[in-house]
Amino acid sequence: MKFEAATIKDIAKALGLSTSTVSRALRDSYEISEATKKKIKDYAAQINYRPNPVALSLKEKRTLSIGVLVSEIANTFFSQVINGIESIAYKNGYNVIITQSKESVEREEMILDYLTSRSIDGLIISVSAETNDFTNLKQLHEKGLPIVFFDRVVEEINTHKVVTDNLDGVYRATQHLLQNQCKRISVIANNANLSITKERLAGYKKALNEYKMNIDESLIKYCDHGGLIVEEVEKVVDELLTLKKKPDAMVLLADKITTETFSILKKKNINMPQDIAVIGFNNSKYTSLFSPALSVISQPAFEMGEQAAQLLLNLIESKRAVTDFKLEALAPEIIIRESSQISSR
Amino acid sequence: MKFEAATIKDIAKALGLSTSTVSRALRDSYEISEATKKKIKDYAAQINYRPNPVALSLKEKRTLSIGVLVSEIANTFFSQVINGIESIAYKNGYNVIITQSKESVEREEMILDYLTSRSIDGLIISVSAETNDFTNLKQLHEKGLPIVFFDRVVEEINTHKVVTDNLDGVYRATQHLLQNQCKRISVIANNANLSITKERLAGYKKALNEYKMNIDESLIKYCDHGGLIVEEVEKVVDELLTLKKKPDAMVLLADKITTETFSILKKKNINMPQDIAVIGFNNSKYTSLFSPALSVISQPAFEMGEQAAQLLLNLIESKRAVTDFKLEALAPEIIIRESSQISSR
DNA sequence: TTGTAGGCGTTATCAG
DNA sequence: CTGATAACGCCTACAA
Repeated sequence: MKFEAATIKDIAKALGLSTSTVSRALRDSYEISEATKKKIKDYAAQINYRPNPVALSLKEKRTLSIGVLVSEIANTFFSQVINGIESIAYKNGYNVIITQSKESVEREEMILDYLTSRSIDGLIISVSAETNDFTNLKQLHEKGLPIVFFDRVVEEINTHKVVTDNLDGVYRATQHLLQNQCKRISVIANNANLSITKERLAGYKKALNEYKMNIDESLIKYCDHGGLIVEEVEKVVDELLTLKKKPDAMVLLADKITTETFSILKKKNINMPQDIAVIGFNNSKYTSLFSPALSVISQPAFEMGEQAAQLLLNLIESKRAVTDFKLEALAPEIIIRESSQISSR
Repeated sequence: MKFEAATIKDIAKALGLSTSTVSRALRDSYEISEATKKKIKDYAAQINYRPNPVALSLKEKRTLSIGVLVSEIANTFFSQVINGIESIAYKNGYNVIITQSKESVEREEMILDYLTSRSIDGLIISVSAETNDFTNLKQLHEKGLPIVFFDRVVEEINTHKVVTDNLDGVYRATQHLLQNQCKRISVIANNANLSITKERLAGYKKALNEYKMNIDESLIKYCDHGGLIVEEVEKVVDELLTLKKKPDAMVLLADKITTETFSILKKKNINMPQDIAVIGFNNSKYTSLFSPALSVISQPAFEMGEQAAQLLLNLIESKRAVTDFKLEALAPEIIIRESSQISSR
C-alpha cells in the first residue's frame, strides 16, 4: 500500500490547464500571468503539492544526494565527521547516504558499485584498512565521479583531500613523551597500507630523530584491521610487553586501537603512566573520564566533515572541469591528561 | 562534469536490437532466445551496464530507500541502532538515509517534509525530545507511509514499535540501589513528553513502592533537551545537591544525561558511590573505563535496529494493508560496576 | 522470438 | 500568455 501524492497533472486537470502552464507557474516563469500563477500556486499549496524528486533526478541526471563511505559509523571520529558532512549537505539541499565498510575490501567494493550505479552525485570516502588496490576507485574518478577523500586518502588519485596534520600531531605527542623522560617509546599503528599510518609513523620518527634516539623496529607494531578485531590488539600489546627491553610508553595511532589498548593495559593492572605512559588518537569526550584520564590526539572531525562536504559540492556544482585540487590539513589538538604525565621517574 | 553511464538504448543500438528485447533479455525473460540473451548479457557485462535506479524508481513508484530519523547520530546508542538498521536494509537491497533532529521540532518537521516528498519508501523514527504535536506524523501515517517507531514511540499512532523494556530496566536498577541501602534515590529524566520518560519513571516508582518508600517529587528532575545542553544538566544536578535532604543516589534516564552528570559529579569531587551512588542509561563500551567504572543500563541497540528495519521492510513489502502491529520490548542489560556498589555505609 | 508504443513526473522547445 | 510534444531510462501490454 502506497500513498499517492499529487502531481502536476492533477493540478492541470483540476484547473483545466495544461501541465506545462502549471509547471511554469510553479517555477515562477515570467511568461505566465499573475492571475493564473496565483490560482495555480494556491491550489498547489492547498493540496500540498511537492515536486517528485525522482522525476527531477531522471530528467536532470542528478540525484541531489552524496555518498559517504567510512569504515565504521559507530566510531566517534567518523560519526562526528558525518555530522559535519550532514550539516553542509543539508544546508545545500543534498541528501547524505551513509555506508560503512567495516574495514572489508569486499564490502567496500560492493558499496561502491551500488552507490555509483547512478544513485549519488558525488562521494566522500575514507578507505578501508584492508584496501590497497585502488583501480576501482580510480576508474570511477576518471569516469567523472566527483570524489573527496578524507582521513585515509589515496595518494594516486588527484582530487580534493581533507586530512588531519597527522605527522605534526604524532610528532608533538611523541615530543611530549620524550620531554617526560620516556626512553623506549613504542607505537601501535593501523594497517601499513594506509596514508594515515605512514604520516603518523613519520611524525613519530621525526621526534625520535630530533632527540637523537634510535628507531627500534621491534617497538613498532601494526593492526591490520585497525583494531576492529580485539585479538589483533591483544597480540601486539603482548608482544610489546614481553620484549626483553620493555617499552615505557605507547603512542596509539588509531581511535579503536587506543581504547582497546587502554582497556587491555588496565586489565593487566599496568600502571599508567608510571609503568607505561600512554597517548593515542581518540575523538570521544569520554576519554577524560577514564582512569587515568587519557591523553589524546583529537582530530577536528566536525570541521573535516564540513570541509569535505563543501569541497565535494564545489566539485559537483562546478561547470568546468576542476584541475586545481586542495589538500586541507587541519591541526589536531593534543590534550595532555594523566595517562602520559610522568611527574617523577 | 558528469559521467554518462550506459543505458539499454546503447546496448540496443550497438547490437541492432530493440530496447524491449534488451530489457527482456537482461531480466531473463522466457520469450527471448538463448542466443540473443547471451549476446546481450555478454555485451552488457562488457560495458559494465547497470540499470538506472532512478528510472526504475520513477516507474515502480518506490525508491528502495528508507529514512531514519534520530536525535543525534554521534550518540552511541543511536549509532548502534543505525548499524543494525543498515545491516538488514543492506541485505535486502535498500538504501538508508540517515538524518538527525538534534532534538529540535523545526528540524524534525523539515526533515520529515523532505524525506517524505517521495524519496523514501518507509521511515524508522525516534522522535525528538521537544516534539509533543504528532499531527504531521499522524497524517503521513494515514496517507500510507510505512512507519516503525523505536526507542521514543508515539502512542497515538498505531504501527510497529521497537523499544527497550524501559520500565523493567529502571525497576531493576532502582531495586539494586535499594538493596545497597540507598534511602534517597533521585532521578534525572529526559523531557516529560517522551514515552521513554514515562516508562522509565514508572519503573523507578514501582521499585520505590515495593520498598514502601515515599515518592519525593523534589528528587525527580527533567532535562527538556535530553542533556544535549550542558547547562540544563548542571542546573538540575545543582538543585539536587543543594536540597535540604540530599540524595544518596542518582538514576540517570538517558545516555547523554548519564555522561554529563557523571562528569559534573567528578568535577565537584563528589565520591561515587560513597557520597552518591550512580547508575544510568548508556550504551558506550567506554563507561567501563571510567573511574569509578560506571554502572549502566545498556540497551540492545543493534538488535533494536535490526528488528525495526525488518518490521519496516515487512510493512513496505506487504501486499495487503497490515493491521496487526507489534510492540517488541527487548530486555535491557543491567551492568553493575563500581559507581553503584556500596560495600559499606 | 522480436518490435512498437505508451507511461511513470517533470521541464524544455517549439507553436500558436 | 498558454498548450502540445518530446525526452530522461526503463518496463510491459499489445502487435507482428
